[in-house]
Amino acid sequence: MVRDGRIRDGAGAACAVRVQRGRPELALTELSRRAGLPLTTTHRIVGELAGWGALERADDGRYRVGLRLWEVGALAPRGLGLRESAMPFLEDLYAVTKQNVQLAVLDGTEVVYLERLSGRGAVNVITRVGGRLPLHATGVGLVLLAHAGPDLQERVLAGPLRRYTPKTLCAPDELRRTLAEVRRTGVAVSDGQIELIALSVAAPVRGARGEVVAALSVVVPAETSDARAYVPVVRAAARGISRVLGAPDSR
Amino acid sequence: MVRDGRIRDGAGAACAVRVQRGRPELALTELSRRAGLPLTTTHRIVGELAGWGALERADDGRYRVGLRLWEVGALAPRGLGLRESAMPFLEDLYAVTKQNVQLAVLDGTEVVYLERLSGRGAVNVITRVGGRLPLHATGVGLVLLAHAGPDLQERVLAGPLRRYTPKTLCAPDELRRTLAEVRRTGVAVSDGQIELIALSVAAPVRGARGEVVAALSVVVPAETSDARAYVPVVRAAARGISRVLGAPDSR
DNA sequence: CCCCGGGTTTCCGCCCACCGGAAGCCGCGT
DNA sequence: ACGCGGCTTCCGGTGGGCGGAAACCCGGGG
Repeated sequence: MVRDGRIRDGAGAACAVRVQRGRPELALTELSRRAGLPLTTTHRIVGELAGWGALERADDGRYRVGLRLWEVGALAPRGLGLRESAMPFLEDLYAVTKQNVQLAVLDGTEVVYLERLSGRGAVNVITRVGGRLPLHATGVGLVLLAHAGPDLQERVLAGPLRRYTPKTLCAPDELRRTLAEVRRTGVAVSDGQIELIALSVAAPVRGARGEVVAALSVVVPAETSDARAYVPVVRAAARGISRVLGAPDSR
Repeated sequence: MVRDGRIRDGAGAACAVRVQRGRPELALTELSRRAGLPLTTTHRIVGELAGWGALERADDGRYRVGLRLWEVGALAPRGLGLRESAMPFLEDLYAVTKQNVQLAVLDGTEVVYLERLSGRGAVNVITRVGGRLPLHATGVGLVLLAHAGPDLQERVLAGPLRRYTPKTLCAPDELRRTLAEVRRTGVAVSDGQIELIALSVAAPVRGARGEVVAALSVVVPAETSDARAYVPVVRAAARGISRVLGAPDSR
């Protein structure tokens, strides 16, 4: 895959091309530069990928991620599969609260957001479907970490813990106490730990064998005084999804 | 890619492995068989893909589509990008109708479903996020076909037109008239053409330069007597999305 | 206990498909 | 006309992927 420190093939190149914010189309030269591959090589690889549909050409000749790739991604059980089961409950939760409703799973040492329903009036937060954030600073992250294996917990607590706001919990012992609290109460409250304007209430979603497979949260404005009032509805929605996942769904 | 009729590489193998209905995890041997590749080769390729996160191993050692792949797919502008812009309008439409709400785009000679909000009470139809259906039999398909280039229209009308139900329109001239009607009225109504129990009302979503980039539909039970009543709301939602896409969204 | 069989993993030498330099093409601005 | 930056085509040398062989792992049955 990687040889003498240089990236040599398609998969590696894909790795190297980091997420594009803003205009999501890239020219060939740009791709070549970012991937660190010769222009000719990039041209060939990109051509093959486009032939298969993994990339598409925009009207101006630039390349963008293709619909085929989206389609294949849609087959991921932990992606759209989970989302599919959870959706009715997310809709209900959104209908009741009219706030941001988020569904996320654990991957490596981060959370990946699977879904986000955000009403017009809700707080505008940085999370994005398909986006990643660290475990220690988000409501869903704390829930997932609290129920993860001790090895992962230690790895996260040992690693560098980025401080997003003055309220971000970064001290390992403080985090340990919080995690114990999350396990005890079954919910996590992250108040301004990622963005000062937002507060999230999160609860675990469990799979068929009772293991935590995802986390659900509602994000409300930080100044909400009765944030605890959201705990029952979030918990109920999470339970609802867990029940659906538990039933092996005859189809 | 393909040499002397045999599939030789990862991309080709991925092509060959068709969508799994039911259990979405496959054993190594199964993959090898489906891809038509030697066991050893499959083992190596799958190992690399898993190392990168494109595949994941389930608890029992089987392989499934990984979260990384889902994540990359989420970057497709015509996938989640479009969906992101459309979501608030889909939610509104769902809130008003409490029926299935669908968003789809054109790819090749088929429609690909990007999103589907389905309430508990709504008709249970076969469409699935990430799924494909032919153009001639669905409401969204008729809308997309009606506004596509004449070359594509001819190709579709010439090709075999599968009959899903007795009501499916398969005669080319009849379809041509329908398409003209869709262009004139700006909406398509597909009554029991894909499943007898369902009727859908669809409208076009336009991009920044007025070109049709997607289609939106509401699916109601076939026995609904006042199906035409849904036309204004669907049209309004489609217009709303078009307006958002037209504004180049300063961010 | 040992053996058997199906699935999985490791090892390694041969060969061909991928790499990437060179050259040609296209379209724009001067 | 000419230069230039970006894209595409061509093709020969070679190193990385291919896949046969063999080892490994594990549950079941004699």
